[in-house]
Amino acid sequence: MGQVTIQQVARAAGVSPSTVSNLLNGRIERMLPATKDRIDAAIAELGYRPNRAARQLRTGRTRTLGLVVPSVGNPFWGAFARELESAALAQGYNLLLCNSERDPERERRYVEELWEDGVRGMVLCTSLPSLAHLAPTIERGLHLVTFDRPAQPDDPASVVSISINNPMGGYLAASHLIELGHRRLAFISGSLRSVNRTARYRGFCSALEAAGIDVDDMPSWPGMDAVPFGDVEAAEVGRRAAHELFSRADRPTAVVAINDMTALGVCRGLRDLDLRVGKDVSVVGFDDIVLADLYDPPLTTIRQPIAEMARLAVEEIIASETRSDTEAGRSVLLRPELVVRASTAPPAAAGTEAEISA
Amino acid sequence: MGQVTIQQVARAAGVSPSTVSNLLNGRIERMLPATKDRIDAAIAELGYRPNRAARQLRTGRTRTLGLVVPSVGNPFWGAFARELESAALAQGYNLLLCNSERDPERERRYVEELWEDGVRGMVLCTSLPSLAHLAPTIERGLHLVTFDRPAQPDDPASVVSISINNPMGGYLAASHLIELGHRRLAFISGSLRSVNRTARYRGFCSALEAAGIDVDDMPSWPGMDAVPFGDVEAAEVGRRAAHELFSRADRPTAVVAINDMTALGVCRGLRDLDLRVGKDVSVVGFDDIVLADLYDPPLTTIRQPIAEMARLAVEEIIASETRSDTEAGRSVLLRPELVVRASTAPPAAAGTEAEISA
DNA sequence: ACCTTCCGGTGTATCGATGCACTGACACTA
DNA sequence: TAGTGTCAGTGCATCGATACACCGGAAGGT
Repeated sequence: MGQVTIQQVARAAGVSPSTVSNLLNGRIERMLPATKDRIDAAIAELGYRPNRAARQLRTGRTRTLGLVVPSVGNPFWGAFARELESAALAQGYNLLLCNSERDPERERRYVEELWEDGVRGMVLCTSLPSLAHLAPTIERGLHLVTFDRPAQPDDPASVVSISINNPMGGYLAASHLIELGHRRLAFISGSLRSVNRTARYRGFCSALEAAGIDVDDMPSWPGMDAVPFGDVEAAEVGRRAAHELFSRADRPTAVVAINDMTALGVCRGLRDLDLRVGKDVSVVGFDDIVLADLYDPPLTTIRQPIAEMARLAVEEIIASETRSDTEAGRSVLLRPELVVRASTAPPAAAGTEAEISA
Repeated sequence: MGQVTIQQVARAAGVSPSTVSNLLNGRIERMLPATKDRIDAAIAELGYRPNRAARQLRTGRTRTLGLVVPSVGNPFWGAFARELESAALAQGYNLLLCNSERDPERERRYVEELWEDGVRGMVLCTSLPSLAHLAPTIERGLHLVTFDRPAQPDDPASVVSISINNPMGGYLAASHLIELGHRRLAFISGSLRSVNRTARYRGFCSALEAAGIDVDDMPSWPGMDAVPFGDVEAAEVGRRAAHELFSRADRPTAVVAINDMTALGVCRGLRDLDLRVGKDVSVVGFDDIVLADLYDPPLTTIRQPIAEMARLAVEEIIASETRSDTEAGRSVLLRPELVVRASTAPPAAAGTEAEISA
């Protein structure tokens, strides 16, 4: 099929394949500038491109990174995938994308498949507390960066984790509402069985405590532990939670949602009940997806600096591929940022009532 | 690094590597059942997985498909990428994802890079009228499926195209509004220099003509041709268009947007002007992304059956890899579907005025 | 008894790039 | 002049799986 090989280039340039290979791999100090020019010319003329399979077979390496996200159907992960691809491209790496659909088994399968494809560096967006299912592959030399999941005590030592400071994010969201005068706050999320979700919730709670509000008095949504969280379903979770929480007598005046998709679902649910977001009820999201700003009303939210995180993730992987395996991984925590828009406001008149009854 | 090879398996099973290879490639009729069992046992015991690079070097094939989308940051493409991955996975293929950012040069680079990676089947989501920049690779044997871009007369013969019937979509959107009583309709889009966009616009126009409305009398947005369209920018385009179109005297009573992101931008722009979507102005989007239903008001839109399209795309690629190269590609056109929600309604009182002045 | 066919395999060249071990030519040094 | 170094390359085994030519033995036909 007209494959141009390194031998043909060598012949055209009047050198041996080894010398071409040396050039290809940056060892240009091993040849005269004139030789280099001849080889460059031959490469250009023949339109030669190295065969990756052969290269990989020989070296065991690939210029490909793996990315496992819950689902690119979710705008947050889609945006992150895009940023990560840009960052990888900038370093000369390709990106192999996988959607785990938050299924640990599928996650494990993908990681192993990527490994077999020769991918040695991967970014894993998981919130599972344990990485035990990946331990065998990590031991074989996988360089893993987890995203949106702070390091855990029993993680393998080489794992790098990149995440925002989730407790701080939860804290920022709740204290913003408290400063506006809210005293009855609800936290809405699907299952909390994930590291970052519990972290956000912890931050939420500590803001309440700092303001002298008893967390146990807050209206809570019983379905929180039961509902399996997916990404397309995130909005549905928010909607159902809103329906249930706001048709009760002790309803809150403000809500912190686990992410923007859930927040949008909450807004939808509130609208179903003829409650106005940003007037009757305040809502804070998390992530700052593009749609947060487009929504009506524009959503107050906690921004994650995804471009910076993506860049960091790629750099960490590349660094970890060059440094020795024995070196321990790091854990990078970035600052979340409160973005105030129109979905939050001081509590309405009804809020005052609730405050008295509290 | 502890790679288990076919030789080790062969040794363990007491056969030659060739026989193991035969088993691996489904040629089990060339061995005794007992031999097959011994090999299977050896594979299981050693945890052997074939080395892809070696396999690919030898055969030139890969079980990987390429997907080039404008940007997974756009929820529509994110959702499509997810569906395509599922479809590929179901057929035992992996997916290599690339974001072209609608840059033809980047698109070409990616296609060639995928080709060099051994990827022989790709789904390309482009709206460029010409595929000339990919012709060399297609001639070398690339199996290309274009998505969201109907076949063009001078496309290479082997190209398969999968798309909805875009003119019909535009027609459905416009006639829905006409049936509601609207007579002043605007079509909002970024640059129309793309096949499917002009197709949607043509459908829009023919619905007007069928109703005896003169397209040239319709308020149009001068920036339509000038603004470069991106995906994150789509919403911004809609917003700016709304600002300009609706601060004029001959403003329309209804809008058809080129896609949902633009439609959401339009809604945002209308809100800036204190116009109520679904009351003062009707808006129809295109795609039916998840957020269309979550928005306030929920967006009337033209749905694309992405799951079915993704499945079809994968099947076409796999089919085209097995059938001879000389066979011509097909063009599949699916039916779009009008999904009526709350962003459209009969024209308000102001609409009647406009009708009189027309 | 001889030839053919089929079965159940095996031996080996091959895919293309890599990198180590090596070499010939030359320069410098003691 | 022998000894030591450096420069600018070259030769070749190698990675793991595959395909194809080949082969011994048994069965079947005449």
